[in-house]
Amino acid sequence: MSLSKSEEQLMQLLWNHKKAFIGDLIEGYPEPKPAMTTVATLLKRMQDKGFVNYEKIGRARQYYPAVAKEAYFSKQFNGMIKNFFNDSTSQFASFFTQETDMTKDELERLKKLIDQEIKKKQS
Amino acid sequence: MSLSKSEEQLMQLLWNHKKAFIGDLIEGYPEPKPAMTTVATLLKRMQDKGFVNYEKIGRARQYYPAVAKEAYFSKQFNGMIKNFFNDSTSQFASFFTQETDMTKDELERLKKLIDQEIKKKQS
DNA sequence: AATTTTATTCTACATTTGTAGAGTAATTAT
DNA sequence: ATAATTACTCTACAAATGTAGAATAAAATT
Repeated sequence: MSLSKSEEQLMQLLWNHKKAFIGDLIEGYPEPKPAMTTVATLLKRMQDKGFVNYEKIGRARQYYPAVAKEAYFSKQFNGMIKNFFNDSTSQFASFFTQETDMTKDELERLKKLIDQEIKKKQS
Repeated sequence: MSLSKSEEQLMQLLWNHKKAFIGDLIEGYPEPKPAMTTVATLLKRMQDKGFVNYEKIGRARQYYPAVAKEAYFSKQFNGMIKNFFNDSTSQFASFFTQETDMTKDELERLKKLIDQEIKKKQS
């Protein structure tokens, strides 16, 4: 079970807020903001799918993500690697390196990170 | 306009074949294979969306991708970078480096690629 | 020639997604 | 206290998606 486009958009808002009442989430939308009932429906569906939870604060609900952004992203990303790069992370990596729009400095920094990673694997 | 899940699955088959008759595509599916009319419907919708084209060969159609796999992937990928990493490619890169399951050797190779890329930017 | 297979179009229908009104209850501002 | 605001539930409905049968026609097979 995964999130639809507009559910994902709302999920982004929730990840940003970490905890939020429905009104806070609506404020996060650009104009034209959706009706509150629209957001309420989405939240309900997202609960059913297990991506959102809430805690009752007085009469209202404080919603929070039930799935971490990193975990969600990783899953999506790995799915793409599987489909587009034959499940080969390093095949993706070479594509990424070629196609990226990073500057020389950013690439240098990336190289350092990779070096650290290599050292870790030395163990 | 983008592809739905099952349209994307079919698109993968088409990218693999480069050119294919509907029968070839159906063979590419794992069991249980969908009905031919199902695939025909998907192909029609994909044409409407501009992702597929065909050439008439005798009575039948030889379908081919109207969008390259790389272009499609890039678009999807950049969308994710935008949403999950605040449009920062290098932020993604550091996440990727940390989370990747690549072996030491693969990382070494990646480092070389990055070096080449850095040299290119030297100009 | 008769039958089976392949491909296409048209139609159809259930499910999911996008969006929101009506109704209700609690809360806050006037 | 009265009115306005906030939040929730229920219901609804159009569009998109997943899936395929019926009808038809051409092509391949027996």
